[in-house]
Amino acid sequence: MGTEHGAAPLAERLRAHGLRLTAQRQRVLEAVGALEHATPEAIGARLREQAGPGGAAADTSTVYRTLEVLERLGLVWHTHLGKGAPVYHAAEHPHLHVVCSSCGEISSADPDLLAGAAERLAAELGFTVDVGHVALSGTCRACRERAQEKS
Amino acid sequence: MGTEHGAAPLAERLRAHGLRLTAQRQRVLEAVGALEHATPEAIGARLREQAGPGGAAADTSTVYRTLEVLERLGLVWHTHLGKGAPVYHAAEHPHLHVVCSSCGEISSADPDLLAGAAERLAAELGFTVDVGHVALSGTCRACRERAQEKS
DNA sequence: CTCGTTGCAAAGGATTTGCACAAGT
DNA sequence: ACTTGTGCAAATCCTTTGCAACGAG
Repeated sequence: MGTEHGAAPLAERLRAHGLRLTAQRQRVLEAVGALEHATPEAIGARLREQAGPGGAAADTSTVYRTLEVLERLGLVWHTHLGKGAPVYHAAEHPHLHVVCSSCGEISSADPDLLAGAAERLAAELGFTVDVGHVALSGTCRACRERAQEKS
Repeated sequence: MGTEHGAAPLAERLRAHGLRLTAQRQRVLEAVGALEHATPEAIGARLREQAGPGGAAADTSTVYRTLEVLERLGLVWHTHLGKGAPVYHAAEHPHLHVVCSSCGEISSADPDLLAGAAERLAAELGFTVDVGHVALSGTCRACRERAQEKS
C-alpha cells in the first residue's frame, strides 16, 4: 500500500495555489474518499456525525466551497447522475458511473469500456472525453427483469 | 417521408392511457421536436413567443407536467447535461449527447459509438445502457486548444 | 499582523404542489 | 356531467452569496 499519496497532496497543492490547509478541507477530502458517490449533502451529514466533542463539522456552504477548491486542485471529481445529484469521488481511482434510471442504483465500471468511443470522438470531432465525469444511464438487471414480468 | 408517425402517436397514446389530448400537449411536443436540446425553460419561452392572438402559451408548471407525460408515453427523452439543465429531445432520432464542460457546447454523435461499451455492460453486468439518455462530457477541440496556449 | 476561510443567514434559481376553475370526451 | 388538465401562487429544494468574526501562515 503506497504511502506516497496518503495525505500529502492536499497540503502541498494548497500551498502551490496560495491557499490554506484547514481542518474542514482535510475532513471534506477524507469524507469524499470514504463515501463513494458522495453528494454534498451526504458529506455534510457525515461530517456532522463525526463531529466529536469539539463540535467540528462544516457548514453546508463550506462543504460546497471546499468541494469546488478540491476539484480545482484535481483531488476530487464530480458527475451529475441525474436530477439534483452531483456526486463527488476521489480522483485517485477513475471509474465510470453507471446508473439505473429506474431504481437509482449506482455501479462503477471499467473506464476502458469507453476507450473505443473516446478514440473515435477524438479522431472525428477532436473531442476529448472525460471518462471520470461520464455517467451512463440505463436499466440494471434487476429492474429489467421486474419490468418484463410486469407486462 | 413516412406519414406513419407524423402526429398520430400523441393522440393515440394518450387515449391508450386514458389521458386527454390538449392544445398544450400538442404544442409542447411540437416545441421539443423543433428545438433540439430543449430545456423546460426554453420550451416555455418558445410557446410564449408563438402564442398568437389567442394568447395560448403554457404555464411553466404545465410544461413540466407535460414533459413528464410525454416521456412516460415514450415520445420524448431527457438527459442531464450538467448542473440544472435537463434537456429534452424527440424520441424519434436517437443520438448521443456530447457536452464540452468548458464552454457548454452541445454536440450530437452517432449512437453506435457506444455499441461496444453497451455490449460489454450487458454481458458483464446485465446492464442495459440507454443510449438516448447518455451524455458524454469532456473538452471540445476549441476549448482544448485554448487551454493549451494559455499555459 | 495580514489575508484567506468559515459560519450564519438571507438571497436565488429551478422545480413541484395544492386548489379552484376551465376544458376534453 | 364527469374527470382530467391548466393556471396561479405558494412551497420546496439545492446552491450561492454577503458579511463579520476566526484562524493559518
